[in-house]
Amino acid sequence: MKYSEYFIPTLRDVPAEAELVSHQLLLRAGFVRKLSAGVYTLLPLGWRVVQKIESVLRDEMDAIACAEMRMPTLHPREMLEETGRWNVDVVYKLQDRREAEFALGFTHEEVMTDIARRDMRSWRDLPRLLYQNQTKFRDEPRPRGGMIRTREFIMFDAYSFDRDEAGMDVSYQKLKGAYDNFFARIQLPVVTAEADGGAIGDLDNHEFMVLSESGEDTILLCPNCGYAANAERCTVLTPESVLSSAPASNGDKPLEMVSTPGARTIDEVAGLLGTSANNLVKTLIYVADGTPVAVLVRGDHEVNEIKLRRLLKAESLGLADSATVERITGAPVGFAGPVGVIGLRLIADNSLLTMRNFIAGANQADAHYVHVNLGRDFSPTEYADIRVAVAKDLCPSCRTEKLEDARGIEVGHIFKLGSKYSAPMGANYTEESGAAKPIQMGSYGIGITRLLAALIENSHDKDGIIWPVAVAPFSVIIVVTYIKDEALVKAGQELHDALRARGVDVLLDDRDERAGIKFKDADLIGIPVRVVIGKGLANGTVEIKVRKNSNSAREAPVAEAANTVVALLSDLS
RNA sequence: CGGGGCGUAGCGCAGUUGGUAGCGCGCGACGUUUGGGACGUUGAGGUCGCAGGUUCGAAUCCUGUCGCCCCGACCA
Repeated sequence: MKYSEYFIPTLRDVPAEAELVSHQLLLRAGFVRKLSAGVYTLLPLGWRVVQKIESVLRDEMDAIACAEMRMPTLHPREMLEETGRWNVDVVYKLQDRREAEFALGFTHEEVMTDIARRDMRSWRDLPRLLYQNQTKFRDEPRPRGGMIRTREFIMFDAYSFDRDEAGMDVSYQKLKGAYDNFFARIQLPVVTAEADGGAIGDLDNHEFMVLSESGEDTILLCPNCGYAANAERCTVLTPESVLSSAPASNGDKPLEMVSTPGARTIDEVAGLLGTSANNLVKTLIYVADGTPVAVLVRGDHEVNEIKLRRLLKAESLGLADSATVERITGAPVGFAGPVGVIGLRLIADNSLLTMRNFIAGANQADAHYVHVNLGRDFSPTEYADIRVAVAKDLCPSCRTEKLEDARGIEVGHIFKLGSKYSAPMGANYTEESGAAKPIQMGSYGIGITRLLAALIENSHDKDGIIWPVAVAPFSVIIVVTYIKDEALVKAGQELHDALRARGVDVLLDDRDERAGIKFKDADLIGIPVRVVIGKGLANGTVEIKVRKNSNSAREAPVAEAANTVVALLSDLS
């Protein structure tokens, strides 16, 4: 491919709209252009990277006999109503001329399950693995970070269909293995973290996370045993000794009310009383399925609403509005406390068990209690793990090391679905015994377009992108330094043809530009190997350089160049 | 949806007390240059997001509206 005939609109300046490095580089290097918030065109280079990613994935799917299909983007309302997902808030809805209603596909569980219920009727049809890789549409409340969270994106989605849970577990491991291979091949380090399945499924599920400061999620990692979990999912371990023993009471100071005018937040109260947040107890009033409940956590902790929802088995859960809070506590928001709250379920986080003489709201305006103690001043209805895990918490797996935290970009999420979709949609198969049983399913998604961003966040320098060979838009760029020198042009063309003949994706920079511009662009777009045809040619050599290695430039005989490059690419893969 | 910020040439930005719009880069032409984003000459390119209003006069002041970015909520 000749650069002069291709389309790579690079930018010199950083577009003002881009904050993330990946976003800046995707725009500057001419990989994507924005059409609207969260809606992007993939330019030729961006599309090539997507295709490279897909081809590695397809290869891994072939290896486990997972078959590709193409599925509709228009999903009829009736089908989504079968699983209660027509009214999911991110669904784009539209009507046809007969006023029939459709959703733009935001995921494909239902369409897949529909195929299964039609054509997987017998135990002889199972297990089966299928996938599709298409554009999905979600009306995201807030698209962000360039390609990190968009409203229209490419998602690679595999699905497994099994007779029973044991089969589902086998399929799950198969897909997980294939994805592990995939990430290894594209040289993207990922952490496999336990995750919350959200509404997709509450069985086993894992996220593939790329550790990055720009990630949207917090991951907790154990440096000892390798355990990893999304913070929203991570269990907080409380030692048995703490759980079983009653709070000690010697040293308790007398309960005392203090004036805290205007101090509504934890920080304000702590500041006013000259103490730190971990001596405070935060009292939050939630409404679960219409019933108010009080929740207590240490001042420096956050309530984990996922855990709370599970504990309460609640369909809907949210913080009470200020009117409700005032009605229940008799005080404005910010002064709620556990002392004196009656007739309300009072759930305390386990961490309160070790707290003594703490501070809490007094249920009246501008006042807090100090020296509050469990048992004496109030008793929670129950203790439970209801807070968000944080760094320095004990690893719930090996129970010895303290967890560390990191930010992560979720590039993949795999779920055991069980019969969550097959049961309501009637996707049953006939057992050998003649009994009808719901198919046990799994779903395995990888965000392709988000991978573009994650790969760049993970691999770039001040000059631009550094693509791994497996996903680079081109493996090699040949820079002809001066195109008015026919010998240089000829040598560049010959090397280009030789590499192409050997199956190498090669870009020949034959533009009528100064060498400096070509070097800058080559670095910016991140081609892994650069060959410069220039002043060395008089001595029969060309310069070969590896993008990720700034000191790697070396001269090689022009006759050997093709061989050298092919060998180099093999080393880099 | 709440909070904050920004909409002026393709990109990055300036524009004073309101007086009819400018800089850098990029783009076209010509010449000189040619291994890390060259230089000179010259040229093209903007209903100042949109709609009202105030005013003799609005990029500038007021109201509304649309769009974009960031933080939060949300994230099937």
